[in-house]
Amino acid sequence: MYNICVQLILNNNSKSTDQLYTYGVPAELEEKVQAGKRVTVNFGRNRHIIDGLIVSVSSSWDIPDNKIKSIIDVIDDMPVVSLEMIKLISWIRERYVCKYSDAVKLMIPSMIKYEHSILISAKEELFAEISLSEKEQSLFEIIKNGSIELEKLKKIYAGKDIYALLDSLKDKNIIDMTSSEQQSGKRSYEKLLSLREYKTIDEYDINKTPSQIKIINYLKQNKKVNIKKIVNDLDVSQAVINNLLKKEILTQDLVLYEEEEETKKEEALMLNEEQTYACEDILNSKNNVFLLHGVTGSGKTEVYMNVIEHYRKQNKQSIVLVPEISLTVQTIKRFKKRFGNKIAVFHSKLGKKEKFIQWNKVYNKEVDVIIGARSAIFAPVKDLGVIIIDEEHEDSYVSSTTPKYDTIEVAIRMSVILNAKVVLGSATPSLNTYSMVLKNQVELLELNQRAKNSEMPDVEIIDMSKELDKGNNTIISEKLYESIRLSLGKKEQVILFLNKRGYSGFVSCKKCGYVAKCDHCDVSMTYHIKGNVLKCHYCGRTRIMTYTCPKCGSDKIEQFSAGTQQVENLVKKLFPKANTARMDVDSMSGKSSYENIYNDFKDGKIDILIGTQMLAKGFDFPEVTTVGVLSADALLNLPFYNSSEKTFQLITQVSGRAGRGNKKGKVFIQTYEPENYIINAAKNNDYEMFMKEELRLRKEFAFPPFINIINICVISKNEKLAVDTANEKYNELQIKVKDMVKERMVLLYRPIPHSIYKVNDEYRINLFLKVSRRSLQYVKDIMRTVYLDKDIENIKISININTDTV
DNA sequence: AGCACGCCGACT
DNA sequence: GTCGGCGTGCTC
Repeated sequence: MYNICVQLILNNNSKSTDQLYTYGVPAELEEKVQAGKRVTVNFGRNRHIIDGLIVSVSSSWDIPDNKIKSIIDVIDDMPVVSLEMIKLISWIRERYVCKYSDAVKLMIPSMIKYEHSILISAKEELFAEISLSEKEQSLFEIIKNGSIELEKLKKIYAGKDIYALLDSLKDKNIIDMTSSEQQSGKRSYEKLLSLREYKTIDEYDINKTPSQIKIINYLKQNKKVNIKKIVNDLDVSQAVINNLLKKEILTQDLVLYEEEEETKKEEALMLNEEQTYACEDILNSKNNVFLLHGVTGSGKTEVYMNVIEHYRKQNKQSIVLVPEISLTVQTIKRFKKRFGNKIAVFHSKLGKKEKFIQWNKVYNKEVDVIIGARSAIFAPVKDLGVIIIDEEHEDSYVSSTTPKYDTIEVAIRMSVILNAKVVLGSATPSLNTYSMVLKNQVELLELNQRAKNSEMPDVEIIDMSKELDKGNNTIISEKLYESIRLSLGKKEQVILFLNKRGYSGFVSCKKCGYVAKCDHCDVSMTYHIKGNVLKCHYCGRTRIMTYTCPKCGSDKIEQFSAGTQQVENLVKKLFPKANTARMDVDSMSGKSSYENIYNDFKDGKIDILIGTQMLAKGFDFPEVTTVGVLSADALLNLPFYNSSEKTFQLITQVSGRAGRGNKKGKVFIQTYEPENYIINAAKNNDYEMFMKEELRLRKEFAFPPFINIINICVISKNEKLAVDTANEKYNELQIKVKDMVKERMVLLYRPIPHSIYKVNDEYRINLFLKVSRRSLQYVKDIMRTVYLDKDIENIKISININTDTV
């Protein structure tokens, strides 16, 4: 009946349709079908119209002809996914135990995803001669008046049987159904504001409110400014600007976003011996994957840029991945200076439309370099030279949404499929990556010299238990205090670190032990001076601070220990003359706040900067000479198997902030465990020692990279349902892996409540398995049958392989 | 996801 | 008999 068929992945979110479906191609569409294009089809008994991605086109198939339906139309003129990426889709589905559709979503920007519609039109022929049923006739009456979109038709024609009717009308050859893509391809513009006339303030015929004056003065200094930037920088409302526009004091120009000012090109720096060697090796080695292990400031970026340049000359594109947090204007500028505007940038904050513009730039090969956070690895590159993953040890390279892919694994897979190179860069490589070096799967390249010959800072460990003996019960030790004082005296700068925001800072009653917890998330809430509220860090809900204990009624309720706000208050008290600023997620309200604080710090307007992990990256300033890690223990004692690794990485990163210029820096690590080997390894910047010891422990206690940890989380708003389902599935799983448990290839733990049991009113039950590398594939197949068999109402299941959060 | 099918108990 | 509620299974 058909000459050719297509195999499709349907765009349908159901577990039970997670397979390839074969559809017939009518003769008139044979020319148009191609793997990687999307098509619209009827699906199911109700002939629902959905779209699907063509995985392959073939002239033979194993489904009986009478079961095969025809595709309706081909959506795309050009494939949206390449053949190689189709291979990757299957690989991701297997590797991360997810659905085809989950993997497809990574590759296709949402912008072009749902922006097509079905257009229904009547054929011009003599339809009057064909006999129609009453219902068919009534539907046809609507269509006859001109072509109409399916969505609109559905609204007008309320009947349920619309699909069946359309189908039979189509069979009788009196209507046409085509899908039209509506890539609302409007380019986005930015509004640039400028003053119409330059006059003194008095000459303007306005009321001269403070906001108005601010804006006018600002625009006198900066000629044309983006409207959003003004709102952000000056903290004025858009209403003021609109008013000034109406009074014709300001004018606005609409400029295409892409017309950015041409950045001056900067020529490549001379590479030192190590850097030159690294570059040449990456380009000439028969290996495909490299670990560039270099201390902070050893010039890894120069190596990246040289490699990219090389591939650019071969007309190949390169992908540069950075952790979201360091995807700042500085990073982008640095690359722009080298590669001009032939760069596409993928942010997580990019709007749909903007993302689509970037996607198109890559697709049309208008750019040579793609910079972005982890998802940029799926950019539609045409000819890939190299994937660079900077700070490869960062957590943000593991996706937190399904599929929970590990960007490094995906990159390595892509290097095989596309024959591209992968360069992983870090000062503190993850143990996972390093173990691949030890197994000769990754080639190691070391950069040991600090590029500008600046010295490594002195690191001192401070025993905080001795501080208490000395009568100092604050979170700042005497030595740190003294160093801050000296640095300030020399007009140098200070950075103080506290771990996770509000790690401490919860509110509790000293009399009965009551702790203020979020009603929706089962975590303690933290006190925020601004607004005098308690805030939950998981769902963001707030509650007014109470001064009497809701449980026992006493007034002994107060906040516990120190959050960044409290440290800020303490520092302000200790150093009243210094300018102090705080940087954490809570103080970062506006989009450009990070930018503002960064610039103020760079310009020396801030003396002491207090913050969280955020500060560990990118804050490379020559005037920083004192760095304090206020409580190293809080991190070390988090209940994750990789807490040691994370602590080592953080302390090393933080220490790297000091002494970036000519002046020698001092770093203070405050801890109650001064003998701890992690802290000492970090102090001595001894990666080897840390790595060997940590790998030994991981092996002994059976943790990754020696085995795989699989984490399955059953989530539901209905607590009982979550518990019951988790137990049921556990029993099922237990039977299926019984033999493997006996052979000690699998360790199966009982389901336990997640360490944060409830988030956003959803209850979460965790289940862990430790699986030997050899049996991973087998166990994954079992998990698919147990957990991805079919959907269960009101239950979400999240599967995570090699999770960090045990 | 969305729906038909069919099994079972309840009721005109 | 037959209506409808819900569990099961299928959709190329």
